[in-house]
Amino acid sequence: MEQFCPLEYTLNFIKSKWVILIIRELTLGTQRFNELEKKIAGISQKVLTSNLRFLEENNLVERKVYPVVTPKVEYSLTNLGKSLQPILDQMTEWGIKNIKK
Amino acid sequence: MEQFCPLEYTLNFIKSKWVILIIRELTLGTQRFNELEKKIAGISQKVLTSNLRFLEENNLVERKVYPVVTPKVEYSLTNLGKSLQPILDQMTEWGIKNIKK
DNA sequence: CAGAATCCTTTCGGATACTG
DNA sequence: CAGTATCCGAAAGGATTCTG
Repeated sequence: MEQFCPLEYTLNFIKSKWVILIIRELTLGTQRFNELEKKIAGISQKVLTSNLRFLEENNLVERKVYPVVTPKVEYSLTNLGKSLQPILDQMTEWGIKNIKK
Repeated sequence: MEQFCPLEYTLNFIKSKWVILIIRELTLGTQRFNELEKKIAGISQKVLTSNLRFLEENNLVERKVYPVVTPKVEYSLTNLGKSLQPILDQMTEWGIKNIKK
């Protein structure tokens, strides 16, 4: 990912609707793949997977695989991932204030 | 634009790299189409136009046409547009802090 | 359960040419 | 100067099927 300025750099991590919904969901705590899929309305398995990979690659999310019979994989925010929350909060606040209709 | 929650609503306005660069440029003050085109490195005329239209439609930017011989059009942020600045500032701050290499 | 693989549509933006 | 019009390629994401 080539970035040109800090603003663009940050945007690259939060420009996707699904990414921010995943991050927001994970601020509630560690969750399994399955839980995320159920809670994030409308997300497909493929999109969830690829976005989680992206977040993992960029150290925003940690993936923990449990070597048990039925697969169990847990996702949680890293400290870096958690540090995005003020931005999401501010975006939410702006949205509440300015949403029309 | 159908939105589902405030977070997504806000994201719709800032998810584009070009949109945030335009807004940031306009925080410096009213500017002409031509100036924006020169200052925002790499933006094409088409993209600049369409993004300005988008911003205008959503009341984030005001377009002022002067009826003179050589066309003169000025763009400026509305109060709503200006109200996005804290979010962009926070994104910039996060980028400065976490940008790698 | 947690995915991988494949196919397909939509959207964004780059390139280029033209105009009142 | 400030656009419009057209063509085109890349990338995101939806739907579906299959698997260790």
